This record gives sequence, C-alpha cells and structure tokens, in this order.
Amino acid sequence: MFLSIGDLATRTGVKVPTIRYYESRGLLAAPVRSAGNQRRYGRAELERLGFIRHARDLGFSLEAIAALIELQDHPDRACASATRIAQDQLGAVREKIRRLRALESELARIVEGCTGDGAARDCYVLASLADHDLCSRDHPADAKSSTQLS
Amino acid sequence: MFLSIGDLATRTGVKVPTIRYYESRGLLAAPVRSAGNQRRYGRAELERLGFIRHARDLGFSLEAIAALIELQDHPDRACASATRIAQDQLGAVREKIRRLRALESELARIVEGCTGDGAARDCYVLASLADHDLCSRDHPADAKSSTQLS
DNA sequence: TGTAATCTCTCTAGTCACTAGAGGTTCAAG
DNA sequence: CTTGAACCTCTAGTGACTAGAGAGATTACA
Repeated sequence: MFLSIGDLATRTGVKVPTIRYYESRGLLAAPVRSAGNQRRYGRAELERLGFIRHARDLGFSLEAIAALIELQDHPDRACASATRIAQDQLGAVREKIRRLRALESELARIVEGCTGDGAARDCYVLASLADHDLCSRDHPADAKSSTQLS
Repeated sequence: MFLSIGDLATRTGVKVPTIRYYESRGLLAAPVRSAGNQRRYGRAELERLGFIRHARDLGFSLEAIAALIELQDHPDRACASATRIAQDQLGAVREKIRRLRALESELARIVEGCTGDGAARDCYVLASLADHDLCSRDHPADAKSSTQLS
C-alpha cells in the first residue's frame, strides 16, 4: 500500500496542500519519497491524517492536536491530559454558543425593526449600529473572540 | 473638541493600532494632523468609530461594515442593502450556532466516555478521535468554517 | 518507445483582523 | 527646559490554510 499525496487526499478528504502544510507544522512525519522525490504514504499515515481531520472537524486547534498525537505516541502515559484538552475544547465551544446566542437575539431585533423599504436616512439597522443605546442592555462586549473556536 | 488617537481609543474602547489599521483599510478617513504630524479627531470620527465598534461586536466583517458606512454616507439610497447585510449576518450567526451545537454534543459524548484516570492506550477521547465510527451518525463535516463568523 | 495528460515538487504570497516591536519624533506637565 | 508618556511609520507575526508560478515525475495509452 503506497499512496501518493493525491490518493491520501482523496481518501481522507484533506486537500493536498493542507497535507503538506500539516507536515511542515510537524503534525505528520515526513514520509518516504519515490525515486522522483514524491511523497509516498502507508496505512499509518492514513490513520493519523484521519485522526487529525476528525479532531479539526471538532474544532481542535493544531496545537491541541499535536498534544493529542504526542499522547497517542506514548500509550503508557496517563490519558488525563487528553481528557483535559477535550474538556477545554468543550468549554470553549459552549462559550462560543453562549456569545453567539446573544448576537443572534440582538441581530434579530435589529433586522426585525427594519422594513427595508425606506431610505438609508431612516434605516433602523444603521440607527441601531450608530447608537448603542438602542441595544438591549447586556450587549456582548467582545464578539470577535467568540467567533473563532480554536 | 480635538482628540488624540489615544483619547479616541479610550473613549471608544478600540485600541490605538486598531484605529490606525481601520484608517489604512479605508474605514476611517485620514484625519487632520497636528503641526507635529499627529492625528487629531473630532466628533464625527468618534461617532463613526463607535459605529464600527458596535458592528464588529456584532460580528460584521470589515467588508460588510464598509458597505454599511457607504450607505450611511448616502442617506438618499434605499436601506434595503443594509437590511440585507444584517440578515446575512444573522443567517451566518444562526448557522454557526447550529454547527457548534452539533460539536458540543459530540464533544460532550466523548468527554463523558472517558474517566481520565487510565493510560493513553485505553483513552476513550483518543479512540473516538481515531475512529470515526465511534461518532454519532451525523457528524459535522466541516467545523472549521463554522468557527469563524465573518 | 513516445507522448500527452495529469500529478507532484518547492517556494512565495495572500487571506482576515488585528498585534507586537523597532527606532525615532512630538507633546504636555512641572 | 527637561522629562516621560504618547505618538509616528514600517515591518513582521498570528492561525490555518489557499492560490499560483514554474519545473519535474508519473501514468495511460498508442
């Protein structure tokens, strides 16, 4: 079983440049090369990349994934830190949801206040954004950090 | 009323380098300068920066904010596009929430399945990530895009 | 064996919305 | 008039990729 980087990409759903990027970041070990310097992968790399993809799908940062892989490579170690990483991730996701819900209600209020058929001068959307006092009381002060997960 | 960039930062809660960045991106017009080439702001800039900050807090991209500002500067135009931008943003936020909730339940399941006191070899967290079949059926295929708002 | 199409290689630069730092200048208080 | 804080421009870095250039490798088919 010798897979080219394209084969690996097809099988895992991870794009070719992303695979190379993971290698450059140390998440995937440098594979063997063909006579013509092309990467050749085996089952181990296929599984590892599947692991990475799954973790990315769940929003883990590459840094967190690197820590999980480090643990995978040392089965004797305690798994507490893996659990910790997953718990942190869960906490982060819940925090994101909390903030996004506040944004959602605020935005819904703004959108509903505007019929959309007037002139910009009377637009409730623009007015709401210009004047913070039109907001509901507990406005999320920092949505930016809530819009990114990892 | 002549404010230095630091005064403006204090009043709006936007950091000094961020104000300069907004200027470079065209969201704020280049202000008048003191004899010694320092930026001096007035009420109009204070209000505009407040607008920008509020919109950023709600997760609008700078591109969307630029469009909203363009509309603000032309009060005669129809406000439909402002409403449209806000609706799009609301839709995006709802989609984020939907995806994050799927992540949340998946992560909660993984975390709960692990006592955290074993060795890495038996860790349910690591096993879940390695083997997609351990997942609940409708796994979010692409969480990455859901972790960013704008 | 020849050739054409597709893949792969490395490298650089771009994305978004900032943030950090270097090295130098200006301002305001005392 | 001095001091120290604030300001200036410019470059580079963040995370996790993505896009593109230009060159070399591989594979399928004739």
